[in-house]
Amino acid sequence: MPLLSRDYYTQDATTVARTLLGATLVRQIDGRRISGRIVEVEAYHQQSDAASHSHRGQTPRNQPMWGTPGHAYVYFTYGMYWLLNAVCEPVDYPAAVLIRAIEPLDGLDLIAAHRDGRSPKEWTSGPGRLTRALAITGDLNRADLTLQTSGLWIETGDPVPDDQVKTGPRIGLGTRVPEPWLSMPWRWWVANNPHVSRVRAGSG
DNA sequence: ACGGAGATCTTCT
DNA sequence: GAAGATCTCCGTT
Repeated sequence: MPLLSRDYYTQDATTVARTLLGATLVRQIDGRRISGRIVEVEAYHQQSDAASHSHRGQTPRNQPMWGTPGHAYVYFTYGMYWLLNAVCEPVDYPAAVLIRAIEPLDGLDLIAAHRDGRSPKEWTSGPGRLTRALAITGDLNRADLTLQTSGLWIETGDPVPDDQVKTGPRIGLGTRVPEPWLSMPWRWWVANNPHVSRVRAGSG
C-alpha cells in the first residue's frame, strides 16, 4: 500500500487523527516487517491546547512538534515508556497525533517476543505497549514517516466509516489541565475493537 | 473485577 | 522537588 504523504500530515491535527484510524503503522527491522492497523489516536493541537506539550513553548524535548509534518515525535515518559506521535500541520505550527493502539497484522512472532509472556490482547493496546511491541525508542525521534528508509512509516488502509468510530476526552491528562481542554473530544477509536487501550467490560 | 502503589528519569518550577 | 499524553504487579473482594 502507498505511504501517507507530506501533504496529508500538513492537515489539521483533528483531521489527521480521525483519518489515521484504519491506516497501517509499519516498522522494519533487519528486513522483517512488523505492522498493525491503527485503532486509537488522540489529537494534540497547538499552543492554545493546554494538554499539549507545545502549550508552554518550545523545549529541547518538544522541538519536533514545530518541525516538518510527517515526522515522528517520540518522547520518553514515566521513566519507562516511549510514546509515538505523528507531527501534523505546517512547519512552526506545533501539533501532533498520538498513536495509542494498533491491531497487530504482520510480524506477530516478533511482537510476541517483544511483549514476552503477555497475552495478545496486551501486545499493542496502549501507547507505551505498542512502542515496545514495535521496538520504537528515542532513536526514531524525528524519523520521516513518509520514507521507508527510516524503518518506520504509515501506509494507507481501509478507511473506517463513521458508524464504527467513537470519540471522547483524551486519556491520562492530569487534573491540572483546565477546561475546556480536559473534556475536548479529541480521542478517536474503533468501536468494539479489542486492541483499544483501557478496554473494560462493556466500554468498547 | 477493582484499586493502590511502584517503577524510573526527563523536564520544568 | 514534583509531576508526567503509562503500565504492571499485588493486594482485597
